[in-house]
Amino acid sequence: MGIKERKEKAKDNLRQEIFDAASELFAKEGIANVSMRKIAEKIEYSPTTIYLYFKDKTTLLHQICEETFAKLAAEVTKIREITNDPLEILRGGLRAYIEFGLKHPNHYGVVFITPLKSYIDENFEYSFDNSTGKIAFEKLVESVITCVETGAIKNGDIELISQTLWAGMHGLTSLLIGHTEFPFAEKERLIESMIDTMIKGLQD
Amino acid sequence: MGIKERKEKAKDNLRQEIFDAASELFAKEGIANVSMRKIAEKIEYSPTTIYLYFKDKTTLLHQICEETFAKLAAEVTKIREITNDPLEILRGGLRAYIEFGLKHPNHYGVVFITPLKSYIDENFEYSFDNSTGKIAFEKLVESVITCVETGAIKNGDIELISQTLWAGMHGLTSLLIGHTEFPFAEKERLIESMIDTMIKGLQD
DNA sequence: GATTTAACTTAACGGTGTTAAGTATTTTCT
DNA sequence: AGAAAATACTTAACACCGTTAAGTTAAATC
Repeated sequence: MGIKERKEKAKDNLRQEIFDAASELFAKEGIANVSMRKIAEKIEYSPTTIYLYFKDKTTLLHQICEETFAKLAAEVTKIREITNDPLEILRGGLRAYIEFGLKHPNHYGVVFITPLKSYIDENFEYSFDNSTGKIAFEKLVESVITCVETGAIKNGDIELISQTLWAGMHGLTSLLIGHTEFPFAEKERLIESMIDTMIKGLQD
Repeated sequence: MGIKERKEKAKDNLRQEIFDAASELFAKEGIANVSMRKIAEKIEYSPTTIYLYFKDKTTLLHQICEETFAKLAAEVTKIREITNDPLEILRGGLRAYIEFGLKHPNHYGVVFITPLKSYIDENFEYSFDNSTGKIAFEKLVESVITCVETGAIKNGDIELISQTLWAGMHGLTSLLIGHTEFPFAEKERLIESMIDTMIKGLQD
């Protein structure tokens, strides 16, 4: 079945072409300035061809973001190669999360900011459960568990603590991405302040 | 000039009608499901009539939100009538902020979540300086100042502290609004956790 | 009574995501 | 080899969108 395989690979190639073109446009122009027609133009196929490979625009965008978030999960665990201190690992992960968002604002936006339920197609079922975003969140949970076990942060409901931490990081990230009109303090200081405040607040 | 005044009032009436219709639709259906044509249909005028009273859709939506945020500024200061304790006032304000967002998710979304620069018309200049959102933020700053002065929270850069607090509250609010698919802990506990964690983190 | 002004509408432009139907081209089967 | 079927893609269209230019009707002014 060598032929059939080659065929399927060729089919995958166009799929990948669409994916890459959309990803590039999307990261460069932002979701609002990317249309199916523009993607099609870039790859020099008709717009409807995209629908042979992706169900709709929302699905395409989310798949692009999923890929990017697999990288997030990798980033937030990188710190483990450098240190074994649970608190340092937690701090590093939180920082990596924010910096990732700032580095990929459009991708971050689609997965973590946009899904105001009312903004997206109501038929679109976005399941956090199967998302790479959840994997990244689980890395955070792991980190929190270790910190609690070693006494680096005080005992408490792991899920609650993790969600609180996430919310804090997300808040800063999304404000820095979305509200360039606000006279925020210097980025680095804000990140520092957020992480320090929350971790201190979670200690005895 | 009584006649002219009555005329202008009549003109204002239609403006108000548009405003109210849009506001209701918007709060009920969310920004994605409100079009100029739908607003027009509701008030039984042609779509273009709206443009005689509002520059464009973005402007209309933001004016609706501005109005709502004037109410936010009022809400976050209400607590001052009940207590004089600086920390209680701060806590109450933070809580009021979150609860306000949860109560008006679509309005909150447009002002604080949507403005991912790439999502809105790039010609639209949204100035935080002249917004009621800023007024609400200033209430927070005032609250922080009093807390620092009375030693309820530790000394530090007022702006930095305020922005950190805001980011934390915004993070929780926007996640709770936008990510109904995520298995969050019970709302009340999360709010409590967020406020407690951040305030504790800001104390000596 | 003619002219100007005001309030509103019709028609249209250029865009969007998406679907149904059509067209070649290639593969499969008899 | 030739008919049938599947594949890969395109054309044309639908139903929407925000917005603008031009047109209409009625009231106000002179």
